Amino acid sequence: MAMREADLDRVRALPMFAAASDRTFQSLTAGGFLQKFPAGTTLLTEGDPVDFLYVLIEGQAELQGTWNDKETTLAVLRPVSTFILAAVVLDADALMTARTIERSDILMLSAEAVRRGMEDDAAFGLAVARELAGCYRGLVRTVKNQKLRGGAERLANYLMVEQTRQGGGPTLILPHEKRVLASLLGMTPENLSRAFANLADYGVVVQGPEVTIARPVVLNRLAKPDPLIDGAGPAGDLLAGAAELERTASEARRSQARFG
Amino acid sequence: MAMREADLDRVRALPMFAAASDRTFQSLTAGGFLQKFPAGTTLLTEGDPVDFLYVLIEGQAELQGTWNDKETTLAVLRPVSTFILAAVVLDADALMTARTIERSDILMLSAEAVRRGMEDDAAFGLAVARELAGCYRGLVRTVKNQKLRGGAERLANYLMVEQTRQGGGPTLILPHEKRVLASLLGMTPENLSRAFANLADYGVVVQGPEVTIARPVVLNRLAKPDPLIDGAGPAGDLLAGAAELERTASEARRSQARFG
DNA sequence: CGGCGAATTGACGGACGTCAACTGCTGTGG
DNA sequence: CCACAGCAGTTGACGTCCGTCAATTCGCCG
Repeated sequence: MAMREADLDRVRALPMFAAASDRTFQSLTAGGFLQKFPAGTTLLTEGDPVDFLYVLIEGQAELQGTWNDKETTLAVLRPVSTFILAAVVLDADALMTARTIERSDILMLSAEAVRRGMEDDAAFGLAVARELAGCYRGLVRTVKNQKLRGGAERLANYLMVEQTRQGGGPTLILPHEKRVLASLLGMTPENLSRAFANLADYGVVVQGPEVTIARPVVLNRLAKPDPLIDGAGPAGDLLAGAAELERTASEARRSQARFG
Repeated sequence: MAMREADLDRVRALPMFAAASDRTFQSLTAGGFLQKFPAGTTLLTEGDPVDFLYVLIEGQAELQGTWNDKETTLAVLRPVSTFILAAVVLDADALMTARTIERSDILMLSAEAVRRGMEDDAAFGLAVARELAGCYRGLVRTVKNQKLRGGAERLANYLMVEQTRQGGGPTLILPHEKRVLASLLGMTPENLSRAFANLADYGVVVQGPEVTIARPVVLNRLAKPDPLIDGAGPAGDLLAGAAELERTASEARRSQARFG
């Protein structure tokens, strides 16, 4: 199955797999395989039965929903993240389409093996429950963000989150195409342009994919970030797997590594 | 703790508790208590630590989110439903405020006991994982509904779902105040009125809380209901705990009995 | 150099929120 | 028994936000 040792370790370091016994982990990876996909590949289509749990090792993938010939992006995933967990657990049809938006390395684990692992290995089952709880809470935040904030406010908060995620410097690089960002934020590309234009008054300067926040305080006054929507309090780096307060540890990892 | 036998049975019949061992179930209910609340009582406020898993036995409760002095209803619960499960599992702060909107009987189970139960009783832990997976998928549907459909379309679909939930007859009773419904659908009360007015062209007649769908086919053409948004396929009654296809069984119960 | 797609800009219309006035119901108290 | 206050719901006017369509610019790759 052609998988580098280092990649395996990165998967194992995810909270969900860290709890699994060696035996469980081996039975999962034994039946799984790592595959490389070019950008724009559809991995799984809405409504299809789900045969695998996916783990994004390298690249970027997008989860999208469709209705009436309209599409919307529900999440953009970055390594290392699992996705489609909920459908795997329930052996149900997918509610979202999964597509690569960059060349990506993706580990595919047998859904059946995951379910068996949950039954045989109580610690793994517990870890899955906690993972799903975190996913759920991520979506609650998404709904609140969507229903309570206007377009410009969503963008402002996105920028501030992304800023700290990239180290807190005044300038950040948009990690995906603007059309993808627009769909994620629930607007059209045209409207995203206008939203950026509006933020100019708040000290946001855009040059291609490079955004600099010249007056953080002013932007912050518009964005009104809220830990109950935008994520765990003290933030901090998402690098390194160092365990902290165990309560917040898995939660802090929310923006990474989870989207069921 | 003053709890009727019949109520206990109804709790035990929930998929999540049906899987628990007698011992686990007893340890949960032993430390729990049933309480009656008048309408409009706040059970739990956004941001607070969560000490209990709540089970709505009788009445109605509402989960809402707040930001910047704006409120939105994330879900309206009807018996028998558990709520705030995800926060309990992670021992995290609540992301939503819970309020009664009718006189309600609510069972409160120690969050600590629930977490211990998950660790000690693997079958219960699994059931919680499945419950959370169902909750997660419910929210995915909510986000798709919100981002992909316009106000009138959301209302049309709500009416059709509620119609089948109430037996499929041409006329249904709105189960809550219109202002609550408006907030749930992501609009203002004024706009809900107008949305109802628009649906008159599609054969929807409103008289107070009583709505009759005179031309189901026409309304259906507007609503374009989709099993990947509006719920499990063949629908069917939500009464009786009779197990069906085990895959869809827990999913079908989605609109009842779950909202973590 | 030419072409393609992403991004931007402008013009326009529709959907939605806000404010205000009005209706109808209900419960309270004189 | 009636008067009145209070609240849910409705309706209208108005402004804003946002989506759509079209034209243009920019950058990248062939």
